[in-house]
Amino acid sequence: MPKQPRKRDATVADVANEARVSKATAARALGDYGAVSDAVRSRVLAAAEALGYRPNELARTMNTGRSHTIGVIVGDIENPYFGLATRGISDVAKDAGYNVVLVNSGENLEAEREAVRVLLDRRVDGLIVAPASSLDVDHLHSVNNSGRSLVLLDRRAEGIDAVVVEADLGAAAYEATALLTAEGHRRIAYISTLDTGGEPYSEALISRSSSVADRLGAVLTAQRDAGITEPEALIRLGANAVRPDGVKTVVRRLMEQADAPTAIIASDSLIALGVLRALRDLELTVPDDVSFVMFDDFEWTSLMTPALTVVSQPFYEMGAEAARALIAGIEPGGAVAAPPVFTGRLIRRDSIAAPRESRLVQR
Amino acid sequence: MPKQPRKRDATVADVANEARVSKATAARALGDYGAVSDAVRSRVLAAAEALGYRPNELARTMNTGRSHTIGVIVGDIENPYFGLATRGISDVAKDAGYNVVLVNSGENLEAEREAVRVLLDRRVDGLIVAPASSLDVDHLHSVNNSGRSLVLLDRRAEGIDAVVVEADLGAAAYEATALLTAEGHRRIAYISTLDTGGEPYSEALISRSSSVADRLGAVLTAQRDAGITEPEALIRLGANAVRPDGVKTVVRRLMEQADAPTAIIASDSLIALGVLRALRDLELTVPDDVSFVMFDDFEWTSLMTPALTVVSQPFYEMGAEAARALIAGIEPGGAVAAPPVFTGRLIRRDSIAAPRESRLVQR
DNA sequence: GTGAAAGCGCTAACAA
DNA sequence: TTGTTAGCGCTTTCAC
Repeated sequence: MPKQPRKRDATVADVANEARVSKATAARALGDYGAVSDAVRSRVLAAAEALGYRPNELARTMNTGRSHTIGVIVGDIENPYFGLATRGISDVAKDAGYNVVLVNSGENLEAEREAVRVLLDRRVDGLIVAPASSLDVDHLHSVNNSGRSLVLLDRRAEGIDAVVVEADLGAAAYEATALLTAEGHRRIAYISTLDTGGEPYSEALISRSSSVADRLGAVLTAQRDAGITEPEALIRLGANAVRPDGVKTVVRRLMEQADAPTAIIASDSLIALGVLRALRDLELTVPDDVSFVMFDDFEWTSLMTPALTVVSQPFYEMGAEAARALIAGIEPGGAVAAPPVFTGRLIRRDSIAAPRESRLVQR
Repeated sequence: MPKQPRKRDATVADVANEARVSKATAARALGDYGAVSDAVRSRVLAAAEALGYRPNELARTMNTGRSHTIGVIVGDIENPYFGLATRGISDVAKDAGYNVVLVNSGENLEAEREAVRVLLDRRVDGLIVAPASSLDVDHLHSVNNSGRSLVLLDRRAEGIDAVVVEADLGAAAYEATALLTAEGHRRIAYISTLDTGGEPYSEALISRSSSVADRLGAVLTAQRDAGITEPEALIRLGANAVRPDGVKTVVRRLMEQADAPTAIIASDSLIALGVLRALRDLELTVPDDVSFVMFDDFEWTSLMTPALTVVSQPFYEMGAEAARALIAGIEPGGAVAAPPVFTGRLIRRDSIAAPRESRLVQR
């Protein structure tokens, strides 16, 4: 490990000395503000070059109050969803001269609160947050109160003054479910994250996360519209919190129960992977034994056998838009245009078929 | 967008006033250093609470010279490899009280240089870099010279004083290739990233990236050991830079040429996805028409049909270790233990078979 | 166009 | 234990 004595780096004062001008003048030339004669400017720049001067951005921030840094709080970078969104944020931020401080909340509310605190203390100019809860939002209010900009990604939050960048998945989710009911499915399971602390499904519960509530709402409506009576019975939330083995256990129990579902909807790609693994372990085939639909479209979903029917949303573009909106809110003349409305898109592939039982009947 | 007048937040001075002590005393109580009587401390804390005081970490950093921030420069967060490693870094950093500033270099050297500059200007305490090039490393020297700690992730760099956290993939890569030759494959293609600016393969070229050179070296050696004469002929670097369609085009050309390969090795998961897509488009089947091996193990690789044979490496743990090593180098008493040696692991699944031609012969 | 001086919010000597 | 006094490196009046 390099432990050079961390030599003091050159400061404006050093450059000023070297160039034989005052600190103020040197600073003006270096920071490219105020008025400096060409002669002096080039002298200062030369001196800076010679001394290997680099501005201390922290000191700069102290005076200007602008750090050119935006904080990003996501649930889980490991999830490709956030990976792509983060990439979108980074790209836009970099182009606009902003840095990104990334914090992983692990979808944990307390960690998220702490992250907000830390980032505000670090004097970020603004924050992009994918809030773990749509209801517990005091910490988001504190962002509002600090006078800094806030953009919410993927999920809304009750009573918070902020631009929200999200995709409307309702229509696509409805459509996807309708595909299932049209094939004759009457027992459709929906498996999702969202730590419920073990509580079973309830309206109040899911309203804690707007993104969960929205897609689930559409899925339920589509089933009711198809005359299915108690679609809630086959909802399984907090699947990855189940011990042991999370999703796999949930799927196994589901498929072994009396009225096993004939179709499964997975709320995101991580859940989907767990479901597919579980089905394989149970030697159940998609779509012959179980039909399957998932949210999120990644390259591998179309390469599976069968190719998977999915609801896609434009992660990268949503991240990029969040950054754009945030920066618009930060910069003085930033026009705060409403962000475009993103919508989910149903991509039909081959993971849906008529339920086995109905096929038997038909014969 | 919340545009509260960004009200001045409370400072140490305000708290001191409110608590009727000097600034220094208040600072001591707040910063939890020096000696303060219990009575005064609680008075100060109460005042701070009342005023909603939050320390300005920037000001703190200015004095102490420590920002409790580490910079991370990766090639591409979008790549799940880096996603997982970043998660490992974040987790360890957070536990140690450090923040992570993430910058995406896009595997572009100039962007990487700029990123180093920016992060040093921001006064990060240390840097974790996955260098785009193992040879162009002046900017990494500048990190050394700044006296700040540096850890290299995934790739070495010529003459740089830094801990390197990487996985030794040589043995597993050799083994994987041997699996292929043992089945009778004599024409094995290797497809990788690494922008070569269009130059064909050469030793000098690949030495620009240690991670590419290492795995490729093992693959070539295994082939030579099996008596294959010119294994270099089927190496395709910079695949994703090919226009249009990158990897897909490369694969198509490869499979349409006279002596088409009977097996393909993909250097990472992104390349792998491209290869698989291309093969499907060409209506070529794995492993009947082409055998397939890839680097990186993700859940979906085992769910494909056939399940894919892969060389895995422990991304998350490598990221975590990089953070540990870096922080050890930053902290005063930090013991700079050599990081553990990570190794790749061959996971045999079902994407390898005897080449079609030899099977024909056997009949 | 340039310089002197006062701060930004905090920590760190040094006295008292 | 507490207060006083300097800074950290920069920007920003305000004179000249």
